[in-house]
Amino acid sequence: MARSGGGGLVEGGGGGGGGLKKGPWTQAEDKLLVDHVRRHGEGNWNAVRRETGLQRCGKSCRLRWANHLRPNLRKGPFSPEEERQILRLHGLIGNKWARISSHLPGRTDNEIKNYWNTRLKRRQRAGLPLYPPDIEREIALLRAQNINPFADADGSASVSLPPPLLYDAGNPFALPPAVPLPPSGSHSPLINQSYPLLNQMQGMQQQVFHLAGGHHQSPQQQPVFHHHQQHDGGGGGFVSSGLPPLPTRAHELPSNQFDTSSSGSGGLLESLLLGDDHHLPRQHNPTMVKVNSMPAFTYRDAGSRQTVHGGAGAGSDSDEASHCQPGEDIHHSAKWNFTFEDFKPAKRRTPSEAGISDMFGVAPGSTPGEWFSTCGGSTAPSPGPSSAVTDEEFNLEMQQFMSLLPLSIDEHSWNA
DNA sequence: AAGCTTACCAACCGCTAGAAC
DNA sequence: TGTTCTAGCGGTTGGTAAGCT
Repeated sequence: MARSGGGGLVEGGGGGGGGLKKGPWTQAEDKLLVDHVRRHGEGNWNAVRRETGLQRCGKSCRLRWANHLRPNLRKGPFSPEEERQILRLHGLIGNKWARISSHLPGRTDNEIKNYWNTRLKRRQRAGLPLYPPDIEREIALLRAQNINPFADADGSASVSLPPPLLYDAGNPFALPPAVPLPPSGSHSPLINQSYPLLNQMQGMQQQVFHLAGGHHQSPQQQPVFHHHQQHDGGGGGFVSSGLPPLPTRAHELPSNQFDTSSSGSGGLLESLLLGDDHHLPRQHNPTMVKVNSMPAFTYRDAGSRQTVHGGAGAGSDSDEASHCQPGEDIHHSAKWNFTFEDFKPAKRRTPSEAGISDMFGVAPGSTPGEWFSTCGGSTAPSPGPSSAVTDEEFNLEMQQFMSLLPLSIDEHSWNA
């Protein structure tokens, strides 16, 4: 691929180029593009060239804007929590980078893709599993039931589910107000009628328990996948560390071209895999099985050997943890040594980054903020997707499901 | 210090889906 | 209904800085 070394490369025609410049963007080009978007809003990218004289194709403009010039971008290294979310979502939906990025505000699909590819390469070379055990368990549960979390039971249409769960811009880990709990041990008829997914998950729970012996099992007896050998799942680049390939559905999940403003994006299970506590009650319910939305996790930076704690359940105690030695997994012959290795600060920034920041007065790494409104508010911040499902109802559903998930021994060893 | 390797990341390409005509 | 245009996605490439020998 021919690329300019900085002086700029001009595409000599061919695929409709017509003297279009390629290669790295200059600050002047960025400013032209930013000014254009300020005036006209996003979209109509091919008009940028006509109206600004910018010698870039619309495609390139869109990409530059999306990946670098948007003011609410979040730059810098991924936080442990972000990494965790990437793992969960990738484990669930594979290389759907745009989909994954929709759950990481301020992060671009390109960024996540680059991160994953780097990680993938590194771990494959090292012969290490890609996912932590608890995430593998979650994925295994879904696969055991062949659940498509984005489709109805008949697989024909999307389930109306709550919107994707976003960070609070000010406090990414803030919890929403607590919600009342349902009567213990009861499943609201409303839920069972209104939430086909919950019904699916209840069925899943039954099968899991059946596999485990028909009743709640000790962690040692719970079904998990046993081999964590590196292999390529072979399904569209989806690589699993040891799970069987996701069964192919007659209807493939839609690509990432879904309407994020509708209630259909982001499903309940997707939220679950995000380890999202936003829809879990904070009140203590003694009747519930002691399972956090996600287990606390502990990992070490391979370089610094510094232990980091995180996850929705960070800080939670785990009595069983002491039963396992750190790094030991009863279900696996090999010792776990799964670390977020090479978690390093960004080593460099693009030369134009300072300039970009100056354009908006926003420092890279700042939390996502509101974008300016343009052109009659076409790009004004959305008030957020609406859903026929209320938060309270969703809370109940989440709560019901989480109470059904058995706690795997993997988590104990992982947390240890 | 120089050369090599690795990791990171910006940007391009091909393809697809939906909208507009 | 068929064609064209536009936007967006995922895969890939290649430049560059950092680390290593």
